[in-house]
Amino acid sequence: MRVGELAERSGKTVRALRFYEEMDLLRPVNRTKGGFRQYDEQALVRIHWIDRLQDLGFSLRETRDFLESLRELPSGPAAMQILREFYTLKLAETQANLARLSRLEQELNESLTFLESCQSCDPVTPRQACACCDEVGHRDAPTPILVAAVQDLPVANPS
Amino acid sequence: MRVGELAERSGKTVRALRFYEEMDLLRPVNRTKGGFRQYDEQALVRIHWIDRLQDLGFSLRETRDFLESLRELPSGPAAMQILREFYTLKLAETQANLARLSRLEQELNESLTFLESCQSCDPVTPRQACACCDEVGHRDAPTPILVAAVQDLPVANPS
DNA sequence: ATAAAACCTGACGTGCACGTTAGGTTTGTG
DNA sequence: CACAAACCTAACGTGCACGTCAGGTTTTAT
Repeated sequence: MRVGELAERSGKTVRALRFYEEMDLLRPVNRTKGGFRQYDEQALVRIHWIDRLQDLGFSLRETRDFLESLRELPSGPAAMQILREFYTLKLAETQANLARLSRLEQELNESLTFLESCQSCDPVTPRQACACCDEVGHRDAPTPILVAAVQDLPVANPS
Repeated sequence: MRVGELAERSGKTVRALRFYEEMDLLRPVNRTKGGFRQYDEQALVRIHWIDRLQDLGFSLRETRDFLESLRELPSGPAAMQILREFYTLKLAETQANLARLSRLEQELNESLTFLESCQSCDPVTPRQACACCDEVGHRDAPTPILVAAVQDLPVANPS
């Protein structure tokens, strides 16, 4: 498999793959006598792994260093132990991120609920009036922050 | 409130706040005659909003443009309608991100389960042998990709 | 044999979100 | 009134993950 096909199958660009190679993250199994890179299926696994680590918030440099440290361990179980510790840590972080996103989802839902009531409001009401809006359904809860920040927007300045 | 205090209370750096101003995202309510920026409490709300939009995957430039488009709408309900559509879209994206993170969490859990069995393996087993490992508990399921990518690591090259 | 498509190696450019440095001014406190 | 701490503008620097261009070579299909 040459770099173009690998690019297509992995969803990366050719440039990205070559960049990974510059970073010591990915090496072709060999080269044609003309110099074309050749990859096997394992490259796809590696790229997927790189993607996952990126999802975990790793920079390519960090991923590379991590790879390097694993490479230096001759013992299989020792390497797997490192991996276990690492993934355990990252699992916790992922769960924290999930919680963060959940809060965000809730903030969005609250804002949308709030904004529901605005649909029954008179369309000619100027934006400034919204800041002290007194609609039914707006009294029981405080204005969600995602809405509040927009309410006090000054009118377009004639700059 | 001057820029230093705002920085501290918002968790941003002074440079970041001035940068937001360069980007037309945040303006001090006025300046002292000496030129010091002065902010009110509303600035904190605005910064929180910027943070949320960043969480939603918005660049500062996009946030700025969005702000601008809202500013140009004189009608309150019309602006709120835009906001509704926007947050609806972003809610979907957030839920997609949640799903993605969930899959990641699962991948991590599967990998950790797999790696459990490695603890009972003989520590002198070389890393290469792991690729064709035949332990109990490694037979029923395919090797998780997060583990597979590491198993085939070549030995450190003597470069 | 030839031509198009795919590939090669540099090397410089880009967008983002600030960091950093330089050199000077303003404010609050003793 | 002196002085440190906080602030100012302007401008260049940084890390990341590639994008893009130039100029040439290799494959592959006809």
